Amino acid sequence: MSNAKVLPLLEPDGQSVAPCCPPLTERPLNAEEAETAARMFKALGDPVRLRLFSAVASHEGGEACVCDISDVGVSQPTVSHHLKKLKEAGLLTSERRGTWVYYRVEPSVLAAMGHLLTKASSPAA
Amino acid sequence: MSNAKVLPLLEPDGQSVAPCCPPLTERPLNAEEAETAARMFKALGDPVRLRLFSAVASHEGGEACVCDISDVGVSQPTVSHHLKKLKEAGLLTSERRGTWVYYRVEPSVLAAMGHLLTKASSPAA
DNA sequence: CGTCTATGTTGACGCCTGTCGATACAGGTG
DNA sequence: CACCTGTATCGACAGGCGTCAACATAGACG
Repeated sequence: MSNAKVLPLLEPDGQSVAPCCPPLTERPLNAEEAETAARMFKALGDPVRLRLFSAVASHEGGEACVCDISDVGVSQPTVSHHLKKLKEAGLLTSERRGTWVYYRVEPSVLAAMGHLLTKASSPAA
Repeated sequence: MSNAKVLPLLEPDGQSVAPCCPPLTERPLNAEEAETAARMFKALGDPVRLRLFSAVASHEGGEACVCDISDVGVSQPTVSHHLKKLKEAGLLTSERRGTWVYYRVEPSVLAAMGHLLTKASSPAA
């Protein structure tokens, strides 16, 4: 059930990342941690969403208008649907500027997910 | 964010885990790349699978018997089902030793997925 | 060989999700 | 103001997926 609007996967605290969970290799995740982390992976678990996310993440200026990235082989409503999902998962943010809507990657997300996938030794500090 | 201590990238081991894609932040993935990468993310996009994967990844010796990790709140067939999915996605390998079956993490997977989530790699001198 | 434990497979069921067309909304332009 | 473009929402549909109980298979052990 997706009753949650936007998941607080990470503290919107600028660069300071508040990862939901330790690296997967460090200790077994408990149910709650797994629930949270799985939402992130799930959001990227669709090819269309992954392409949209990658298109935004790699776009110059760190943001992209929908019109710039909507050429992924599905209809416009479907693109909008996926962008909404990515937003609900906390991976993207959107901002309307005039006629167009610009999406950008929530910066801490990449760090958080990357942290999950690191080997147990993390160069903290 | 250099990958100084990262594992050997990907072995030519058939279709387990392809050297699929550049970092998501580097270039927009094409359809084929997204298809491949999404399969990995999707496999970890379920809480039960994520717990199983984490349990294996964090288990001593780098491997775990099913009996050691099957306490995730679902029935035994469901555990087996998810382990199969993880295996099909190339994230785990299994080996039967006597009565028990041991699962271990395909090591290149963590590197490959981590690589996807890195910031655009700077041409380190 | 019979039986027990450990694990995988099958079949069924219901929810979730990706997709589309139609439509609504926002904002620019004339 | 009317109209056009860009984007989001709605409603519907099909297929995928997670789950379980029942059963099948593999190996150990008497």
